[in-house]
Amino acid sequence: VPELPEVETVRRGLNAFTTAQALQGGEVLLARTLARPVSAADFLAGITQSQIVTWQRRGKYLLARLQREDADAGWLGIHLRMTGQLLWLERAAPLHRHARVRLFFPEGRELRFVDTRTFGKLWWVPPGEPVEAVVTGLQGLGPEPFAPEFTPAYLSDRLQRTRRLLKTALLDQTIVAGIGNIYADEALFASGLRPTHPANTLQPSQVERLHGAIQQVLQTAIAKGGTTFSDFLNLLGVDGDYGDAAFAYGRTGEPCRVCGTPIERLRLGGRSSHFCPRCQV
DNA sequence: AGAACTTCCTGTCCGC
DNA sequence: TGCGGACAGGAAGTTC
Repeated sequence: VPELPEVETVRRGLNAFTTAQALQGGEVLLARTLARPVSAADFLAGITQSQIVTWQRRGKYLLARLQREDADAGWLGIHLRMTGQLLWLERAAPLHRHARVRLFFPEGRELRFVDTRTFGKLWWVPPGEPVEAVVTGLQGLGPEPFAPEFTPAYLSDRLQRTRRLLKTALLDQTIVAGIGNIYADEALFASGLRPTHPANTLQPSQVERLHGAIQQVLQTAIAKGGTTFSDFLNLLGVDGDYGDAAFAYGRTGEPCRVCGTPIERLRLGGRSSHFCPRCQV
């Protein structure tokens, strides 16, 4: 499940492989993968002959700035959602069963979007239009976890304003962008706070610990190429040491790595939460 | 306005 | 062995 560290890893791979070459065209194998424009012909016409200047990341969104003949050519946006993968391979590589969109590059190379559960989305934003006007999920996104404005004071202020549970607040992309179910559980474990703790009753020291834990957990995962917890594949199809690093996520019934107490699992708003009943208060 | 609930989707796993 | 149901879950849409 790609969250901020995995998306950041993909971004770095995309910058290494896909920039400064004119897109040759593509193929849309599943029409509803396109969020905007809806028409595959319009989407492909929009990106063809454009070069990717650079890939940016905002939360879990990937955004490629496009140029055609040194002029602004809009944006290509991608959200991997649950099971989306971007693979950099030879165009002749066997077509995966769940391949959804193919983008053709020079010298027989291809950026292939593969997505089992089909929740992933692609956007093409025409030049001159604000990217957030088309990729509407960017509107209202909270600060990046490593941005200067994501401070303990900011987090405290936002948490004070909601009566929801801490776990729910961490998954709210308008509070902080990029955290999903895995890193929410891990950050809560690292800060010693239960997912069910009411967001607006934290002590300042607890907010401070949570803020630090969010940054530490994400930074560690980025340093390991986003392969720390999930079965995520990077651009070259290399996966990681799944399960090795989790303290809470997916460890229901297994002994806590700190105190040995069995990890418990709860369902909160349709999402599973894992925590140590002894280490987390 | 804020919060909760529903929906989208398919592969895997588990119990009977 | 086969089958039904639970489960995985980000974000948009709907409802209260």
